[in-house]
Amino acid sequence: MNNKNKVSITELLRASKLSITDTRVKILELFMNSNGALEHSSFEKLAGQTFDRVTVYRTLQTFLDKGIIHSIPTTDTSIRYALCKSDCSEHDHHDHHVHFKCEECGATTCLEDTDVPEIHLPKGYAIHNVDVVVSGVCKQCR
Amino acid sequence: MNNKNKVSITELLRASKLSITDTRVKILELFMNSNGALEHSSFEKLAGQTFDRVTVYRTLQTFLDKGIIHSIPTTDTSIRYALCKSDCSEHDHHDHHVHFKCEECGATTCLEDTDVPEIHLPKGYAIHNVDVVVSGVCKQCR
DNA sequence: TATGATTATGAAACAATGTTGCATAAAAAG
DNA sequence: CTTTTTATGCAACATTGTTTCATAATCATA
Ligand SMILES: [Mn+2]
Ligand SMILES: [Mn+2]
Ligand SMILES: [Zn+2]
Ligand SMILES: [Zn+2]
Repeated sequence: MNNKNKVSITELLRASKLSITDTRVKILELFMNSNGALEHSSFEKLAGQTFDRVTVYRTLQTFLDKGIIHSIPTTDTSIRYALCKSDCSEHDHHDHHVHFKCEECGATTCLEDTDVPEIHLPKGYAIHNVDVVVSGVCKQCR
Repeated sequence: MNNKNKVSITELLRASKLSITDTRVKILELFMNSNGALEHSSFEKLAGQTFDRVTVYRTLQTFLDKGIIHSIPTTDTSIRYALCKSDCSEHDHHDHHVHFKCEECGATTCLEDTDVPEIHLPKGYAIHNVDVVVSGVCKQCR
């Protein structure tokens, strides 16, 4: 984690009107240093430091609310989270990209360059969000 | 539950080479009598009868393996399950339809008539499955 | 930069969800 | 009906998620 990122983390928190705390900075660092999406348990024991489970839950929820991270649906026990790259804001996410879950290595990644296609539903439905999760085998595992 | 369904449940289990037990029949009945997808906790206390949690977990896993039901990813705690309508089989699901989760009533439904669009990923990925979960407000809740 | 108001954290206690091993019960096969 | 095979229930445990409340850290401002 270089100094530039430290600064941008601080700015990110400030922009979301969140006070700057140890836990929040460390969790954001972990996100920024990670390729794929992270699950709750990844945060509990952080390099050298241990955060309380409750604090992690609350931090992730706060980040979700503020549009700093987005969640990725799964059929296993653990919800995954990833940084929002685009200009998401409180209660207004628009990370319209596809997610990929590798069945080999288990990693879940954001495919930022693959847009979610338009979905046409029968009349009567109001669409707020579309999640696309592709599973298969990733580049590295083939 | 009419007699015709009882018979078809029996046939369904037999076709999947599963022995016909109380729990399995009752859980399939619940699926057939339900509009939307069901979560694990729906099964634990079944009309008049209580099934052991472990048995329910094992039954759902068995049905998944055999291609009798499919799971629907969520970002909340509970995975949803729905009957496979088409000709799914062991380790070869192909329920290529879209799922809808209503933010008002919480119901998750299979939109059997809305196909999952083709997704084109960057080279190097092998696609095994595509899940599309749309959230918004359903017909009834608008 | 010290002070008070506000907000975040940690700890405990609890609730809900999911897993494993094993004895018994039920179903299928013969 | 008897034997073999499979499913179930129970206990014990592990993991995941929530609530409450006292304390600590952060923020605003004087
Ligand atoms: Mn993403
Ligand atoms: Mn479905
Ligand atoms: Zn992989
Ligand atoms: Zn609804």
